[in-house]
Amino acid sequence: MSAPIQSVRGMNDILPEETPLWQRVEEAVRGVLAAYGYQEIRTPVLERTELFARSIGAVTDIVEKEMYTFTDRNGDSLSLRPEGTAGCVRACLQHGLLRGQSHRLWYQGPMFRHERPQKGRYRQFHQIGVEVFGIPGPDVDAELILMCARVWRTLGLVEDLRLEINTLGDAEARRRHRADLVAYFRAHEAELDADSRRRLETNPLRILDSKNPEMAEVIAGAPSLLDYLDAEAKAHFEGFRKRLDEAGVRYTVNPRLVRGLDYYNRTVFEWITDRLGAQGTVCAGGRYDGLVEQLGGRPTPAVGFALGLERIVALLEGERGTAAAARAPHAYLAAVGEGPERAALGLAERLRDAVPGLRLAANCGGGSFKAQLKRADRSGAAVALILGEDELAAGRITLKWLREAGRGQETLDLEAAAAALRTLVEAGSRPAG
RNA sequence: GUGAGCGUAGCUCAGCUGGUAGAGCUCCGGACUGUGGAUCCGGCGGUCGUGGGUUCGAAUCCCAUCGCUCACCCCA
Repeated sequence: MSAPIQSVRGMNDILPEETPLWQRVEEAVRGVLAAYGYQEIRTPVLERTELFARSIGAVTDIVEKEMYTFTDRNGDSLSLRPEGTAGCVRACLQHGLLRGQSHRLWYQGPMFRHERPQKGRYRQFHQIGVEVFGIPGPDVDAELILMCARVWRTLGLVEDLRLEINTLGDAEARRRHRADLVAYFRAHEAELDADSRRRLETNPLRILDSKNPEMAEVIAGAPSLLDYLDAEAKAHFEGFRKRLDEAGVRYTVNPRLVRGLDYYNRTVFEWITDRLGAQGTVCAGGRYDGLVEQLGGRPTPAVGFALGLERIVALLEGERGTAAAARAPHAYLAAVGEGPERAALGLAERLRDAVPGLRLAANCGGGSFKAQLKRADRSGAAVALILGEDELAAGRITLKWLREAGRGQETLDLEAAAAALRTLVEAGSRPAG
């Protein structure tokens, strides 16, 4: 045997024991999005490199050193998408969705960044993103927050997450603030650490976010963007906050909250957890009113967010078992003996026809009676259906309860067995609690 | 890109200062010719990440390399 081929670094397999949790998260989010009238859009994972350079910002780390970029056979420079917004905007422009209409969209899928993998950060990771186009007011910004909050409630994550918000103002305010900020830090350059001195050139706003406690004092004295906001941006932020207050959403204003991507303006927000080590941001987004125009469209207000599925799944890791149990088959059909084995698949089909929603795993590959019951047990099924020579001859089936002590087993005709399974399926599909 | 820790069976790990590998779980079978989840017995399964060095002898010590993990950076 030659050496087995390994997966590519930072690209993870999500194994069967893990997928039920993913499905629970994905279904929770999809359900909430539907409840707010959002529509799904699907775009390619591969785009022209230029799209990301023009949207994310050519000098950001993402574009400079984290994209999977290659030249295809035509000589075009293509990149695996490092985030979803750019492709979403591109698709909307290309198909004329933004001609005076508003759209509330969402998408889901893998994103790719060539970073050093660590907890909560992988080279292929998965996001569910939401983008709203054509609505300028702070009401949509607040709606996005409420939507997130509903997702957290659905998943039982309310206690684990806190909301931080900020406003980045508009382009003009940001430019003036940035100039003053750089001047301030240049005057205090001796107090900056090496990272921040570098950021002075690349992304000075990031200095405000430094984790180095020795820098706390310099940062505290830095000019605050809030002092640069014009009346409109201020009103927008106030409107956003009032709506959150009225909805009873708890948040803190973090004036140092900035974004890694250049296209954001005004409202920005992050949902943060302390339970995941260094990668605490589980969901983040904000307004990006300038991006559509920047990509060649008409000026179109826009706001959105993305949530990191790996991180949310990690928060729910303790519920892996219950998520798996919810997906386990209702029943496992054991068939022992030559005749029963031949009849089993047909019987399973009839039961699936007769009982909508039934999850029935039929034993394949033979095995002793004991072995088949063991598999039934391992499958997580609530009942084992037993088809032996006796049952086959009598046209009946034995239904053995595997999880309820004292319920034992009963041999029924197919009608009665189907009725029992129907009851089981209905009990399982009732919302919990 | 930088730093630290760790690589022994499919999984979780033991293996003391070097004497050429072990447990639990899983899987298969048996005790129990048609009854799982408990117990006991047996079986399958490893060139100790890889390559080199030191040594009579290396899973153990040294070097290199690859991989994983966490942190920095960056970010969802």
